Amino acid sequence: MNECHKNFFHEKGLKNTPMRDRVYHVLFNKALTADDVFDELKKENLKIVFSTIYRILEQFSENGITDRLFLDNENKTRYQIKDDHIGHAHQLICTKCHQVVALTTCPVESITSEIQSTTKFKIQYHQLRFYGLCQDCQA
Amino acid sequence: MNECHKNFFHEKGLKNTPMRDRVYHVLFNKALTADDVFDELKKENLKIVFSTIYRILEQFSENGITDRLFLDNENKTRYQIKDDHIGHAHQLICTKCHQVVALTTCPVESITSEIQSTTKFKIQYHQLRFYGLCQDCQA
DNA sequence: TTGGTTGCAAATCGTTTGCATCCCG
DNA sequence: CGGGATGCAAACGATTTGCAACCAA
Repeated sequence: MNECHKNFFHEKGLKNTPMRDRVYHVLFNKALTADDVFDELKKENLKIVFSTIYRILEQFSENGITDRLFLDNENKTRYQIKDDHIGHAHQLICTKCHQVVALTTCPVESITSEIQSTTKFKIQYHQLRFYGLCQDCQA
Repeated sequence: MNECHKNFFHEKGLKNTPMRDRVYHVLFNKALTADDVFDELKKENLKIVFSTIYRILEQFSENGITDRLFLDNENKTRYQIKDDHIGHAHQLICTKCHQVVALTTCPVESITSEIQSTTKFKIQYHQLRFYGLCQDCQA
């Protein structure tokens, strides 16, 4: 867990409040819904309401601290800490606990231009997701 | 546009009603939201309500006639006619008009086992999406 | 001090459901 | 005729917003 998020906050003009701090921490390594975040903070006995959670998550997303993620057949938003190095276009998501692992391999770049010329689409970006069970959830 | 959907309907025990027929037709080739479908049917001067649209779209999805699609940063469901041959795990989506093209190439299978052994995840499935502008929307 | 942050309550949006009526088979 | 299909209105769950009190800088 990195501890430099307080700098992120400061850079973005966001005050360093306890709520923001906790929301940031519970999002580490997992793609959580607002509801999940609420439950996590409740476990820590924090007084928190949904509007605050949603506002924090929206600010995070606006400021590039988190990404929004919509999984198929789940009509609610998941949020995850953004990995600047990979941009989370390629990820491995546990279908049970929603742990997210960023992937470094991209077997896709190579066929992009081929698809472009075949389909006449002007490709802007792509997204590759693997879904499966993480080691813990296989048990 | 194929015209054999009336057989689909019959096979699935769905009655062949005008509403169902029109919903099926407006979904051709595009991933639309319930709202989009509503607008399209309104253009045809049909009397239609959202509950009917949602019920039809749900039946379509239950019966494998359509797939549900959730795009990131868009918190509503899109529906598209399912392409049985490819299962729509690999698609090309126009970010403007939401036309969807199924892809036949899959450069991903080959690295699945590698990812599996590196990450210890048991991979269940993957999803590959290219986003861009279709030829018409580039103008 | 002061503008950003939070709690609270109400509003909004996408979607679902109950019920009476309608119509395909 | 009978059961599925539709319209209408109300309910629902996720998310957003207005407003007053609050607190980090």
